[in-house]
Amino acid sequence: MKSPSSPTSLDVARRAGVSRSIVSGVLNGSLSTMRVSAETRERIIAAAAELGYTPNPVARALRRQRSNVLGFVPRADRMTPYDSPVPFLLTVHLAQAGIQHGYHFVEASTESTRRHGNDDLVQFLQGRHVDGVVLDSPESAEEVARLIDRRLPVVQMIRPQPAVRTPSVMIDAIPGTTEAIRHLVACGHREIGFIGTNGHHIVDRSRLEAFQHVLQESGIAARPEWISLVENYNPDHGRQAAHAIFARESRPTALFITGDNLALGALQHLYEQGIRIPDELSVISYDDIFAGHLIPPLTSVHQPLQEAANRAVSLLASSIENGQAGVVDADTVSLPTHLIQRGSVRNLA
Amino acid sequence: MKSPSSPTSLDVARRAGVSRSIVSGVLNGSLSTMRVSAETRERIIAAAAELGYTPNPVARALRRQRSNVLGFVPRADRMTPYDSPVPFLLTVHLAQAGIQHGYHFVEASTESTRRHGNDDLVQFLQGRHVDGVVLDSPESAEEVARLIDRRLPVVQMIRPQPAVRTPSVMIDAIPGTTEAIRHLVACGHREIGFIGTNGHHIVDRSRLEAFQHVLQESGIAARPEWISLVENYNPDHGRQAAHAIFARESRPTALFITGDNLALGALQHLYEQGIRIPDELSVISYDDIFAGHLIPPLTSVHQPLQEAANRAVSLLASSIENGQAGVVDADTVSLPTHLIQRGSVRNLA
DNA sequence: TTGTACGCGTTATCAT
DNA sequence: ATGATAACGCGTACAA
Repeated sequence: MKSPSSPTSLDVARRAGVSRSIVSGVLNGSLSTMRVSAETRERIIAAAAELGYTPNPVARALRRQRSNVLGFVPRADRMTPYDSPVPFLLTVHLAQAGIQHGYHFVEASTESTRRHGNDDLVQFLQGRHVDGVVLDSPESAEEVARLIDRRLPVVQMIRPQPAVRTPSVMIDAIPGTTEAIRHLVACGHREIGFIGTNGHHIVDRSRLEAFQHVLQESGIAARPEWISLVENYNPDHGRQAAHAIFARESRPTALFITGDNLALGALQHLYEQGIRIPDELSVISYDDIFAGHLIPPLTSVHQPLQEAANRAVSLLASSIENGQAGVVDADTVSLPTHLIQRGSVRNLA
Repeated sequence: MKSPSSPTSLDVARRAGVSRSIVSGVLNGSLSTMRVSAETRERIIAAAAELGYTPNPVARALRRQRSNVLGFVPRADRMTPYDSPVPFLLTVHLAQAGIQHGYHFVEASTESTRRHGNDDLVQFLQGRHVDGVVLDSPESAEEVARLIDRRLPVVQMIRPQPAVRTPSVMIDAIPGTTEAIRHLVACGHREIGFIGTNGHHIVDRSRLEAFQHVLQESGIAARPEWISLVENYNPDHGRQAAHAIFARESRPTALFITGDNLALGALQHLYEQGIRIPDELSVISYDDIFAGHLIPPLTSVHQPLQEAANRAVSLLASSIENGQAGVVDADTVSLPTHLIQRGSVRNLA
């Protein structure tokens, strides 16, 4: 009794009374130089269906010289769903998008590479025989350049290194912030606070600048003591930032927070201080990852992370197929955000 | 100019002046019938290191007749990190554990299989040439049995089908609940509510029974109106359950909730009703996934999901290597929970 | 349409 | 005792 293992192309060929070559040709539609009589074609397709034949992806990968594995270089190590929701969800969405395109992801954080006894990122990825690499907000241009030198197709996400020309996927920073602040102004708020990060990347600066720009265009004087910039995106820093702003006498009536995890910490502080939302304070967050699950649910600027992941994988997939074509035209897409309203903003009018 | 693609075993062999066979033998330590002089062994290892040689995982997989891909059948479709945190995090942790063991996961939800034009789970998995399958709380014994019939190594998690003998990984339900309720009693609470599910699996019933058992052993009369069982684990049901309990005149002083997502919804309701925690009400949740990030942070029964995922992959890996040996002894592990205290319980003494 | 070679690592067999 | 040779796994591309 032989084990009922998966049928191979030979099984299909025998059943249809033809050779393996044609089975491959017919089932792949690669008929460029290969014409098959409609009759045998039917026979082959029927045989394949009856046997439940599926090409062995491993054999196919070997022949095509593609591992169908992509590398992913995360922004930071040790991501958790609540402390660092954006990088975390990005990896999850990338994995999903990858499967859709027939790819698996292998993570190349400094932690994971070390665990495999390899302290060099590029070596690690090359050793894994990846077909391409997605980088989330790479720290240095050199890091990206070294991958390109190895002829590896590369896509950058979120905060790309502009010095290196690669396809990249970003999410609008300015329009979303502008829309949010204008919404606050439209609701009658003129005393507005800002909690964000002092990151050095354009994206981080853009949000603060957009905030200040809207105040200016609305004839509102900026209040430096209501702007709190923290080192990292995490709940603890959000809590401290809220403390910094609300410890003093004069308080804003509205608050914009550039990240759900910052908002999470801020809300804990506000809760402890007994500051009710939206009665005493209106709040808008950025990300909209778990804004709807906070207490109370927050109005938030939604970032299309899943869409971004899909686009990144698509770009990478075509780079791989076109053999580096992607590097030449270096498509850069920037996806729009949307303001999701949940009643955490009070209309003063 | 040739592309600097990865070196193959042939490259190493040439550099060391030997044949490919020995390169393989030396680098794998498979010296059963093959002994090599210490000298040439050194030469081979040196050559491999100099070239930065890594065996092509695809070729290796083809030869070994292993895809290094595992199937995962999730408990439910459309998992999100906040609505259904346990199944969601389980998939994430499984993916991590898989990589550790050299495996990738492919998901076989009814949704994903349909998208690939295959409505049958088993066919889908077989078509993907998976080496084994992890099932999270399978709905029917028959579903599991069909996989075993196909000679596929299988591991069940969380809520296994006891009728099918497979290795399985569970997490204690009774001790954790018992510990939590006893903690409430020890803090002087005698009016304790319970929010859970009316699931048909033993695990679901166990928690309620453990709750009732502790009340009994403490000489506390059960109050049916303070027990609210819902259909599914999600924030909305948690909110409704809280409403059901707290809409009436007499209220408990403490509340046990068998899931962080139920607790999330419940807390939103309690917040809106102005019921302060822990001043007016003490709360303990089960899961401890984002209990620490709720407002206020909740004391919670921690479930070791990452550990469970690691164990599941380990069991599956050995099943695969031993060729079904796992089905025979059917190792079943049950992992302990831990009560994490965060100050959401008030001591009445 | 068919035969044949190839991609790459592994292992059983054969030769010193 | 050491090491080389050949065949295998499976799908695919190209010559015949």
